[in-house]
Amino acid sequence: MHPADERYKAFVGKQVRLPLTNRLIPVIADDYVDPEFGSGCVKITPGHDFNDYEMGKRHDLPLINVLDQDARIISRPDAAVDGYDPAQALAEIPEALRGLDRVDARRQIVELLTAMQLVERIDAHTLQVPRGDRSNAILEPWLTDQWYVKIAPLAEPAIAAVKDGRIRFIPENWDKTYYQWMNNIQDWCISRQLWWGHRIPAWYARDGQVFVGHTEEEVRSQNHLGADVVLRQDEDVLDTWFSSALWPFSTLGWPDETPELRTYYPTSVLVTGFDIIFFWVARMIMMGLKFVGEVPFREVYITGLIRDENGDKMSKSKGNIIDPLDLIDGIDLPGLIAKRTTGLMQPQLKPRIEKATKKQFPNGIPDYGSDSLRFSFAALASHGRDIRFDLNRIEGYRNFCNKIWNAARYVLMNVENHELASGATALATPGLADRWILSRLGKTLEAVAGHFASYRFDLAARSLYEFIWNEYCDWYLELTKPILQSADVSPREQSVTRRTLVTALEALLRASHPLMPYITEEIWQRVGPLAGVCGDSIMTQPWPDPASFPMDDEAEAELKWIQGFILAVRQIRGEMNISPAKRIPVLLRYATEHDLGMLRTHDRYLRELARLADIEVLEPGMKVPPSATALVGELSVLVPMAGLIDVAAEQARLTKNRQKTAADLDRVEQKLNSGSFASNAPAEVVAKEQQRLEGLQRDLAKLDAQLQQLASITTPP
RNA sequence: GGGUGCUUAGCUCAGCUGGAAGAGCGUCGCCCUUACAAGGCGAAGGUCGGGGGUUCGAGCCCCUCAGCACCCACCA
Repeated sequence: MHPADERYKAFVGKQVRLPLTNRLIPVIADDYVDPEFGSGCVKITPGHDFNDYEMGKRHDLPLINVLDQDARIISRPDAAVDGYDPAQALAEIPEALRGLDRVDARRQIVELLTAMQLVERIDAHTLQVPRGDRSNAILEPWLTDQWYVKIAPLAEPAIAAVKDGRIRFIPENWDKTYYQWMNNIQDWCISRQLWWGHRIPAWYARDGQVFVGHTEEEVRSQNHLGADVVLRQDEDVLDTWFSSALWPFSTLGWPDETPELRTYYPTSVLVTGFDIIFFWVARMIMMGLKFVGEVPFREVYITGLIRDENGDKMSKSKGNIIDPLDLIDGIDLPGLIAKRTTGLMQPQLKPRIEKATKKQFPNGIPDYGSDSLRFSFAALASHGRDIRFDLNRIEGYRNFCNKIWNAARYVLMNVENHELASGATALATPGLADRWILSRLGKTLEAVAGHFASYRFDLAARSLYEFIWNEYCDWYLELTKPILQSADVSPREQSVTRRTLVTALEALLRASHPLMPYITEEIWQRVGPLAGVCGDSIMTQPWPDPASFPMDDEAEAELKWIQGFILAVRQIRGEMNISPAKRIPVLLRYATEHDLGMLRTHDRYLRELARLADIEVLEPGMKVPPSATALVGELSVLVPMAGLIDVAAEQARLTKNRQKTAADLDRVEQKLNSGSFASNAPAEVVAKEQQRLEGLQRDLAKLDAQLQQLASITTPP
């Protein structure tokens, strides 16, 4: 009863006789009892309930066991009873109950009590009972003797090792999880009633004495036990994590001071999931510090957990697993269902799993290949986040593999059996596109190297993906076409381009190899020799050195101009639905000296990549025919409308552009005029905004002029 | 109850020390242009969960509310 409960205060300290067993039990008062619930009194069983156990300890009550190993009422005296005579405990149990399963026994007890007219009433009450995760069976608390490790002396140095940086978690904030666990750690129960595992090295004599040692022989000799003393080794095995905690050094010959131990302990990095931080990582740290006197590893890289499409942890019993092999080789729907529903711990879940699987993978899973899968996992491995499984991402990276394959085909087609400049020649006399791609390559490699170093595999994958697809394939390969496919380009210039093609590809293969080992190896076997890089396998080649690709800001700026020009024409083409195949003329207005220089030098690129017929530079004052317009810096690129462009469509397009420009201009103006911005922000930021303002004003003026011209066509004077 | 995260385009997610909102997929146009239709070119689509604050300036920093997820403890 609750100590403050006036109704029963008088009974505290007295004894009551328990029906059925006739045992006298004390009436105790404890805060734990809820006086509002039921009668406000509760009969406790310290031997069979966690809270009652704690209460029993507070009040020094005996722990009486009435269940056997199979959760039946005992039918023989049980050894595992503390503070109460087992024989008496058995004797007090009515014979009708002995040997009954506890469920049957409960029913029987109600009957017996009812027959004795001791049941006042029975109320329905919902309570949560603990169940086994796998079997779903109801769990009954049961007192047993177990082995424990006193953990505080081990935990303290392990906390310090992370605090002072001898061990670093990546991402860093997992150390909070680690501290949270370590600071609240409780003594560790290490004995398990399983068949598999290291058997606990404890031997019992008949009289219950316990001996601990490496082997029975050692125990006997150390304790001077003769052959006549019968020893029985503990049946229990060590907790898996206890054994696993020894792994970093027990695999290296410990407890001997072996060369292997000295060489390979500690190791540099441990890669694992966050759910293993408590179970394994913390325990390896504790054990390593205890037995070797040094941390087992320097860095702990925590990966995200791969969850299913609903964000649930994948598990066999839930039937939502995906075997990585099935993403690589593919699997049909029946095969997938069979995999998910055989050997279930709870077979009744089968229909539900089957239905969900059919819905999610109506056609099974296609064969994406191992590189796609590996690259996907790298790309998805952003820090501090679990990965929700998404087939579409894998498909996207499968396409990326395909892209690389096709790009390599193009390179091989153009390089094999063609004249190829030496690397030195190419470096001495590169074309603009060559200079540009090598500069971009160098910067990309530098970025990727940095991402690898900081374990940002997602950013590394992204940088490679973007460079290979958006720069190497979309621009560089296209830029080589006008060079390689024109009869009027010198063989020397062509051979330099070929050299750059193959040099860049070869470096990209090595750079990508850690994330997509198979396809890079396959291509490299042919490309490596062409690039003059020899070896049996890309695996043994060094990762490319960013410094071997010279930065070239001038080339990057020039190419940016070319891209701007081409994009401007493409935009008009795209929005006006002009076929990409059709060559169109363009007129240029407001060209600066710089623009004119670019036009002269890069005429070939512009003409081919923008699919132009003629490029005509309009002198100031020349009459401008009705045209669609795009702005490239100060330059206006005009596509004459005759037969190509609808005036109304172009008006709509320009109006939209104008609105956007005007809105941007408004915002920048407001910012600059606010006063506090100009006085408080760094000068460079202000200058940048000022520059932007001028650009927007210029664009706006041109758009207005163009709109005016269009208006004069539609509404004749 | 204690702790840790998350909330950005229709979907899955990036966004590094605060300085003009990004990718992939999907959607809508135009294209089988001799590396690639598993593709090319173009486009649409977001008050960055709500509210407040700090700052010249906030997706990012602080407070608060809401929702979601996970871990630990508890669950007579």
